[in-house]
Amino acid sequence: MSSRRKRIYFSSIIGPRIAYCNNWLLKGTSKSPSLLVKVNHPSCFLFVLIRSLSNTTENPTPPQGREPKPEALPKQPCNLGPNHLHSALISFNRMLRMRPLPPISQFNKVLGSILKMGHYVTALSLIQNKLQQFQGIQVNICTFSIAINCYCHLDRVDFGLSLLGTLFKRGYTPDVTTFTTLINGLILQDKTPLAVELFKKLMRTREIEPDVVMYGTIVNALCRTGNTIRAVSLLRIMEEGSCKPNTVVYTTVIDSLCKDRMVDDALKLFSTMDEKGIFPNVVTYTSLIHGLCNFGQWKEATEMFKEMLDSGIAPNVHTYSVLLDACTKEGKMKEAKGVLEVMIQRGVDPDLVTYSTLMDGYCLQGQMDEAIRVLNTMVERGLRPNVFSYNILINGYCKKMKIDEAMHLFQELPRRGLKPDNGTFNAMLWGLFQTGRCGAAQKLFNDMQAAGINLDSCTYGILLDGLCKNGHISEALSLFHRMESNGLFLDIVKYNILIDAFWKDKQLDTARAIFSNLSSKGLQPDVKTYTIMIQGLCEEGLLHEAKELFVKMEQNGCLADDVTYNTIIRGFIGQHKRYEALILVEEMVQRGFSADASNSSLIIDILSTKGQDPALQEVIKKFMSKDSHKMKEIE
DNA sequence: CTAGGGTTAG
Repeated sequence: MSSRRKRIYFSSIIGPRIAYCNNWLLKGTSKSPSLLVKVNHPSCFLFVLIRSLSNTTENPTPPQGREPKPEALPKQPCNLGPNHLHSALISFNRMLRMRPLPPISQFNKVLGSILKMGHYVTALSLIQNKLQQFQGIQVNICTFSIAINCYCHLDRVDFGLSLLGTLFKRGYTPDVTTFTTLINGLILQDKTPLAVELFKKLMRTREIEPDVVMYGTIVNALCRTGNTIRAVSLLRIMEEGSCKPNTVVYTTVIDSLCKDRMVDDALKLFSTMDEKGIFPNVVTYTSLIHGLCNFGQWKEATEMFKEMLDSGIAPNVHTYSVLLDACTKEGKMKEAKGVLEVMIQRGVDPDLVTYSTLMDGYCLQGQMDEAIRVLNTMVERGLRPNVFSYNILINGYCKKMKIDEAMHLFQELPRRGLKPDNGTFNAMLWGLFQTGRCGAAQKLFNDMQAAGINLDSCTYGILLDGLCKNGHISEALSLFHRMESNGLFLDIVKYNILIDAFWKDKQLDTARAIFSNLSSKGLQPDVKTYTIMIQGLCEEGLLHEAKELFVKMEQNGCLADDVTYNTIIRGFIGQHKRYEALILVEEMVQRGFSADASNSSLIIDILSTKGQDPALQEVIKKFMSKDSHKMKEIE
């Protein structure tokens, strides 16, 4: 199974996004920000701050009568990577020709920088071919550690381990760094149990005295496997012991707490750092800003950003990408572009992730032309889009039902040397099903299996939903039963799909029965389950029951979301209960949600009749003041 | 200054 990090990744890129417009059913349940906090909508705090950054720091108004100071602009071309490698290689080769030869430490320095640039194969080949074979230079344990690290980053931790054997045989003694490298390599390849075993063995035999980096690596292992609480315990143990945690260890735990939706605990730990005199760095701030943005806590995020700047810590490409992402998630594309401009102005080069984030934002807005434009900009700037970048676009096209364009990109992948992954196939499958091309979907699903692509929970959700939506309920059911007998992915999402399908198929009793039996399966209805039930009831004209369930869901601790409100409001309008509908509209707007497209026009219809009821007039006024542009539409 | 290892974004 994949690590927690990967799960979050997929659920955030493909899962919820696929569902965003048309298929809200499949949307992930627990990872989306709590809707309560959305009440303080204005994410503009951030944008104002970012804007002010560009105005005050980069373009100061020159004081009268003085020359504007020439700025020491660290503007760099963005594709320095290969050039850096080039110069590293030149100095390496120069060193090889020097007599006497420089000490091994000098070679290791250059190798280390090549490793940091990510040119693992190059570093390995330099060690093997240049140092050892021809020159007979005596490598040392640092060189071995570098080589092991290269193997780990190439997903060959097994080679790393055998290199450990080799160095033992040749009489070298691995040190704490060598072992930390290996432990981390195991973690990176989701072999955390092995990593922990190795760590424990080292502790038992007292071969190695662990240092803060080794502890930090283990803390990271715990965090990545969802054991954040245990990571916190280890942090506490370190605090008591002689090996005190440093900024990295704290940051690792803080980030993990944020990802586990425990932002408050993260903030508490953050303040502990202060008390202990451990300084947060750019990673610490970026993790916290990210966590706060994810939960719509714009004000707090802005304060954190300000605090970071006040401490003299410069935002880096990660920080800006987080801010840009926050803008796009709010649909504030102008501001997102603003972030991009500011970062470039301040000499921070946007990278693959930054541009992909921006592309994703445009896709979310349905502005595919803009998204493609970003792709081109990215290529012009020397960045090579990867499979994730393409997944974003394919997904964007599928959402717009432009399946031919999506298919075109899909077929483009191999030509660009890219291999479609789980996310690519899921996006395509969804698109094919939604455009009614079940045969093509079936074929693609076969291809997917033939290619050995991992089928995840999301894949099964797309299949179930696709079959149901295209009228193949019995096939969906047999798939469901196969999943049941294999014990696979039967979460609330899958039940939601079925319940919805049965309502749509007018099998009301079956839908109700599945709903009432959820708890016997150990499942809790989520906001979507309730909304599906409410929608079904509304469509059957059972408004009273729908309203009851609407009340009951919140009593059960499940808050209604924008879709729930829009669903029940549509139900009331459909039964000509205008007054009650508008009361709900008001409640919805107060909670920070707004009417969807179909409801907007219905509500405008009601308002344009300008009902005579004075109570209704009051409600209308409140609604109108929140949405002035809609008022214009009416007049 | 003092090689090599751990933390962040799509």
